[in-house]
Amino acid sequence: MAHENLIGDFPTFPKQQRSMQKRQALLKSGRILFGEKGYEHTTAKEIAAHAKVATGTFYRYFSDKRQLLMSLIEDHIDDMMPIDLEWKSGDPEKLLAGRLEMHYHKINEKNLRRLMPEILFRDAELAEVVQEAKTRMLEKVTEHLHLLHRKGLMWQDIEIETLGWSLQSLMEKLQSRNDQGLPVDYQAFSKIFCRMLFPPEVIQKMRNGTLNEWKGP
Amino acid sequence: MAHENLIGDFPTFPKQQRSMQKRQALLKSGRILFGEKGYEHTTAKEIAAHAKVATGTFYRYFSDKRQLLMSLIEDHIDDMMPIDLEWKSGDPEKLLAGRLEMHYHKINEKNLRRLMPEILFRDAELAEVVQEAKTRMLEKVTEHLHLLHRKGLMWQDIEIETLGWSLQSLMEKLQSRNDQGLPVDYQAFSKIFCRMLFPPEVIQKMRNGTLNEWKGP
Amino acid sequence: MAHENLIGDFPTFPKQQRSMQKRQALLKSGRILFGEKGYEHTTAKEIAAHAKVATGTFYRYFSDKRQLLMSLIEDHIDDMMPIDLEWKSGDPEKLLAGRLEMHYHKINEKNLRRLMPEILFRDAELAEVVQEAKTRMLEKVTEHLHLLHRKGLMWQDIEIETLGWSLQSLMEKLQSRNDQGLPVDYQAFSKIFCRMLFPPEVIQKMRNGTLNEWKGP
Amino acid sequence: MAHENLIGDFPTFPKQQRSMQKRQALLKSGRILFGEKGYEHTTAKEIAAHAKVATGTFYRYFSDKRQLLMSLIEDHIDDMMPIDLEWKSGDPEKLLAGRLEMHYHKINEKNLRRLMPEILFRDAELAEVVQEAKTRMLEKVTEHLHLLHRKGLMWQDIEIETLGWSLQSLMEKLQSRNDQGLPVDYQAFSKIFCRMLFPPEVIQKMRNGTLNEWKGP
DNA sequence: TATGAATGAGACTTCATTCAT
DNA sequence: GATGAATGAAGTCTCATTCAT
Repeated sequence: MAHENLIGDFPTFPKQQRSMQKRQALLKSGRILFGEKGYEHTTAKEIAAHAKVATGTFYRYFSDKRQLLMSLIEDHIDDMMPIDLEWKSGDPEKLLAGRLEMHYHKINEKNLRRLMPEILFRDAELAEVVQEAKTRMLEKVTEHLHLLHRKGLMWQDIEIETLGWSLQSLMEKLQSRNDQGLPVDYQAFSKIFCRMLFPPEVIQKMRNGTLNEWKGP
Repeated sequence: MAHENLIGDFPTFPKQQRSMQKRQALLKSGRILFGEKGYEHTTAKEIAAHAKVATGTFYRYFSDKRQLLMSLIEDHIDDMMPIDLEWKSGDPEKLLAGRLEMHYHKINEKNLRRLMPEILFRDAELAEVVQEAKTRMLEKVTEHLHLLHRKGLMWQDIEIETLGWSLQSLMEKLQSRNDQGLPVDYQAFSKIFCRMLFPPEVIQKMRNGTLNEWKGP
Repeated sequence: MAHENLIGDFPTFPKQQRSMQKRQALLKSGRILFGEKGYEHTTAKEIAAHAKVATGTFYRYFSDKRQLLMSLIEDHIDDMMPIDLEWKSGDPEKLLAGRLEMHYHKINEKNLRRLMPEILFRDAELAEVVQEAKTRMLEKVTEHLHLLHRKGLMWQDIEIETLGWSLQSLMEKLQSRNDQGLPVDYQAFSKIFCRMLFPPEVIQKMRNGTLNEWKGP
Repeated sequence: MAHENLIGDFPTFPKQQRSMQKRQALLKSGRILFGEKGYEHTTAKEIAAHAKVATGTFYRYFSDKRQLLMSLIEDHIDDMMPIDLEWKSGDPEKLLAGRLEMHYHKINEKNLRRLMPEILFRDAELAEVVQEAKTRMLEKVTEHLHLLHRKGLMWQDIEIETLGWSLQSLMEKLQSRNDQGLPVDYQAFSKIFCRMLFPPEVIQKMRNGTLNEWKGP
C-alpha cells in the first residue's frame, strides 16, 4: 500500500522521520490543549485526536500523559532561564532589552507560549522538575550577584539572596506576561531591572565605557 | 432547654456553632489537602474524611469541591493585597518592612499559608476570581504610582505600567515564599522595593522628614 | 487487508458487526432487566454486566440509561400501531383476527415482549415520545372512523372521539396482555372490536360481499 | 406552650388529631409530588418539606417512602373499581353514565387525580397490590358477565373472558383520561360500553321495562 | 506499527434513613 | 413527639490505559 520512496528521494529513514513527526505532532497538540484546558482536563484521547493519530498511538510515543507533559516542561525550562547576566561593556539597559526581546521573539516563533507553568506545581513529580530548574536558575543568578557585588558594581547595601529571588520573580513575571500575550515594554523593564542591580553612577560608567575595573565574569 | 448565654460574652448557639465548626473543619481540610496534593488530586471524599465527617456532609456545606475552593480563595484574595502604598513621613523602608512583617505574621497565625494559587489558574471560573483580584490590585498600585510620579517623588524616567506589574510580581513572590515557608528578609525586601520606586535622594529626604512638597495621598 | 465479501450476499464488516452485536446485546439486556426490575431499579452497570461488557462500554453505545430506553421505545412504538383499519371485503372479524395474530407472532419472534410501557410515563422526555406516538395513532384511528361513519358503515349514533380512544384502549390492552404473556383469543377479541364499530347488518353484508356502496378508503 | 382545649371545645384527642392531620398532610404531599415527578424522583425530604414537617417526622408516620405510596394506592384501588354492574331496570346507558359521572366527580373532589398508577407496576411489592386489585376486579366483572350470559341478556356468541378484560381496559382508560384531565363524554362512553355487553334488542327492552325474565343479581 | 473499542477503577453526587438534641 | 444534621451505600459517568486486529 505504501510504495513511496522505492527509489530514494528520502535518504533519511522514512519511518523514523514519520515517527518523529507524530511525536512532534503529539507534543504540539499536548501543548495547545494543556494550554487551553489545563492538564487535568485534557484527555489522552483528545491529544491523539488533535494530532490526528489513534488513541493507542499516543502510548507508543509516550508512556503516559505525564511523560508528554514532562517533555513539554523540559523544553520550556530552558526558556525559563532566558538570560545570562554577563554584562559586556555598553549600555546595560539596552543590552538587556535587546537580549530579552530576541529571546521572547524566538519563543513566540517556536509557539511555546501558553503552556501554563501554573498548573504544574502541585504534582510532586512535576514540581520536582520545575522546582529544580528554578533552583538552578536562582543559584546561578545569586552566584552572579555575588560576583558583581565583589566587584563593587552593585548596590553595596543590598542583601543578595533577597535580590536574587526578586530578580527571579521579575523574570518569571516577564515570561508569564509573554505567555499570556500581554504587552511588555522591554526597554522599561530593563531599566527597572538594572536599577535594582546597579547604582546610577555604575550604569553611567558602563554606558560611557569608563568602568576600568570591570571585566566579564 | 435553652439556658445558654446566661453569663458571658460569647453566646453559644450549639447547632449553628457545630455547623460552623464543621464548615470550618472542611475548609481547613480542603486547604491542607489542596496544598498537599493539589486541587485535582484531592477528592471530596478525602476532604470529608480528613475533616472527620461523612462524604454526604461535605455536600451540605458546599455544593461541590470547587465551591469550597472558591471560599478558600475569597479568603485568600484579601491577603493578596497586603499593603496600601501610603507613605507617611518616616523611613519608607522601615515603614514597609514593618507593615509587611505584621501582615504575614497575621496570615500565618490564621494558618492560611500553603494554599497554592498556582494550581487554580486554568479553571475558567476560578481564574476569573483570582485574575479579577489581581487586576484590581494592579490598578490600585498603578494609580498610586501615577500620584507619586506627579508629585515628583518617583524616578522620573520610569514607565509606570511596567513598574506596576514589576512591583506586583515582587508582592506575589513574597506571598508565595511565605506560603511555602521560605525565609524572607523583610528589611532587605523593602529596601529593594523602595529602590524601585524612589531615587536615593528622595528616600533620604523622606527619612529626614525634609520632604516639603510631600503630603499623604 | 480487505478481502471480505469475496463470496456471499452478506458481507461481514467485522468491526462494525461486533459493534452492532454489542449494541444489540446491550439493548436486549436493557429490555430484559427493565422488564424484570423496572427502569429505575436497573443500573447501567447491571445492564453492562448482563450484556457481558464493561460498564464503560455501555457509555460508548448509549449516552446514558435513558437513551437506551428511548431506543427500545422507538422500536416498540411501531408495534403500538399494529393494524391499519382498512377493511377489504370479506369477513371483518376474521380479517382482523388474522392480521393481529400475524402481527403479534412477529413481535414475539423479535423477542420484543415485556418492555413495560407502564413504567415510562412519568419521565417528561420519555412520555413525550410515547404520548406522541399514541396521539398519532389515535388521530389515524379517528380519521378512519370518520370515513367509515360517512360511508354509513358504522353505528350512526356513535360519538366518534370516544369510540376512538375506546378502540385504542383495547389495542393497548391487547399489546399489554401479549407483553405479559397472557393468553389472547384473537378471534373473540376481533368479534368484540368489530361489534364496537359495525352494526350487525353491516357485518353480515361485508361477510356476504353484498355491500354495494363500499369501496376501500 | 399549647394550652388549647383546657375547657373542652375539642372533645376528641388533640394529639391524635394533630397526628392525623400530619399524616394526612404527608399523604397529600406524597400524592401531589409522586404525581408531578414520579415515585422514584420524589424524595422523602421533599414530601416532608411540602407537608411542612421535618424530615424525621416523615418516619414517625410511615416506616418508609414505599409505605406512604402503598397507603396511597390502597385508597386509590377502590377507585379503580368504580361501578358494580348491577343493572336495575331502566335505560342502561343512562344508568351507567350517571353512575360514572358521579363517581369521577367524587374522585376529583377528593383530589385523588393524578396519582399515576403507571409508575407503580414494576415494583414487585407494589405490583402485587395493584395487580391483585385488578385481578379481583376482573374476576368480579367476569362473574357478572357469566350471570348476564346465562340470563340471555348478553350477546350469545361472545367469549366472556375476552369481553371481561376488554371492559376492564375501557374502565382503566376512562380512569386514566380522568386522571390526566382529558375530557370524557360519559354518555357516549356508556353507549359503547353497553353495546359491547348487550344486543340492541335487549337494550331496547331494558329501556322499555319489558324485560320480564330479568332480576338483579 | 497503527488502530480504536474495550476495560474497570474511581470520582462525583444523591438520598433513604438514623439519631442526638 | 419533633427536628434537621449527619451518615454512607449506591448510582452515574469519565478516562487512562490495554489489547486484539
